[in-house]
Amino acid sequence: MDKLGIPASCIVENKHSGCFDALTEEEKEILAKNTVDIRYKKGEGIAKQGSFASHVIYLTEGLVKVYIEGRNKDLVLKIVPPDHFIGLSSIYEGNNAFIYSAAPYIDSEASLIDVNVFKNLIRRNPKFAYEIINIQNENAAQVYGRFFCLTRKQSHGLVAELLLCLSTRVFKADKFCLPITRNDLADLTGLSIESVLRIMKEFKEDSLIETKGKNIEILNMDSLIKISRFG
Amino acid sequence: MDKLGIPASCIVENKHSGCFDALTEEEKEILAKNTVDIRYKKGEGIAKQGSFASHVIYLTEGLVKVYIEGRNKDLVLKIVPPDHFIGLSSIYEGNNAFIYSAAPYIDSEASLIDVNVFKNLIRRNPKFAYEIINIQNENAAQVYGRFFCLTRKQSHGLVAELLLCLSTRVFKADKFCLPITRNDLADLTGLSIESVLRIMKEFKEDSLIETKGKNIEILNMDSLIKISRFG
DNA sequence: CGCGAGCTTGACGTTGTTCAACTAGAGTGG
DNA sequence: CCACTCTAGTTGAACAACGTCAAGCTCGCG
Repeated sequence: MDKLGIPASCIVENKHSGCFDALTEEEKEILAKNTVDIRYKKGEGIAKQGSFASHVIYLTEGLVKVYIEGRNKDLVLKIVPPDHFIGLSSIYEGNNAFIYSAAPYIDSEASLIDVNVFKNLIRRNPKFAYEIINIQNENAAQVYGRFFCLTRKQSHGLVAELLLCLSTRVFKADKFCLPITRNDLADLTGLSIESVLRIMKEFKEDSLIETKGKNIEILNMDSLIKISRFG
Repeated sequence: MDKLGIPASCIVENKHSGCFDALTEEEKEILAKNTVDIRYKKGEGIAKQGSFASHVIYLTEGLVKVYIEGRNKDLVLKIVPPDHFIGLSSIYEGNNAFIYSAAPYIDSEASLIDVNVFKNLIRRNPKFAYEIINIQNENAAQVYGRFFCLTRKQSHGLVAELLLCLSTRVFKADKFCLPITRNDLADLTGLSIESVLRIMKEFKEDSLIETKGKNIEILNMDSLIKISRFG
């Protein structure tokens, strides 16, 4: 949500790393002993919807999409940047399976923490548990915002918002080179590839953006913000 | 999610009341002392998006919708039955405001628990915190499922699913009398009133359901399940 | 009996998807 | 170095789905 309480469709920046400060030195050691770091290449899966969730996943490097697989088209729940949990839902007692899939957009690195060790840390350290609850709440707020956008905004607003999000939150530059395909872009907006392209073409014609292959430059941020808000 | 891992758009039945078992007698007393029970009439607001969230809300009676308010149309995040939390997001540190609104469909009763007392209970009783984490996870899974449905299913599937949900989960009967308007029905599916009505008319013509005013009867549950799955 | 809110239906317009064709660039083997 | 192919990107046209508008209907209530 921005200052006006208008939901945003994209990721938030708060890092999750702070929650580990609530752990004692001893607990940190337990955690470290039961953690493995894994590198993932683009195209590999990090988590697979329906499979046994034996670990809590914490992304240390890269960029990951978390999505629900459908018969035809996937639904991207969120983009996850470094220093964020991916698979906190693993600790849900009622269901030992991942409720979503996760895959890296670019080469990424993640820490896999044994789920039972993680659960025990929660059960013995209420401050840590409290931090986790906060992270879950933040996460919920974020997904609710995205839920709202994807169901209530029209295509122009969605595309404008995605471009803004990529610029201000993910790459933090007016000009950036996309590490993802147009197909991924379409997935992120919930639209078809063709619709996204058509709208980007219009934006180009109106001099709001400039694109050359994978390179995108935001020329008129104010107009894009207006479109994203009222589109 | 059902057994096949296919997301459902509607509420789950697990009650949240179990989490209070994790409290000691003393803690239960603290909780009771800092709780007030309030009755809400249809039309009154229980929580208002953006307003200060001073309480955690626990629904004891009735039926409530939790929704995000938009410029034109609201987005219903979930239907909440009795013995469920409504405003767990109140405990989110980063934001002392409700991120959604809540309003009763029918006359309802809720316990309002002081948010600071609730936070303290979490911080001193890790088992309780653990239960809360589980509830949040369950809630997330549920909203993700609804998110998926509303963005990926077509109108027929949505209406079929809503009817099934009302029948099997809310009213637990093949034949029930709706306490809500057609407008509310449309809101729940994310469609326009007219679209919902048109589809219900088709279902009637195909003898899948029978309607008379507010009374609805499911005649062919199997076909509705098929439609909800593939529509 | 008449009024009004909610319900119902049809006609029409908009939005976004699907299909199909075409283009550009990257990798491959001759 | 040049076809050849494969994939991603791009564009236009036809189409389907859904929303909007407008009109009429029904039922409860004064």
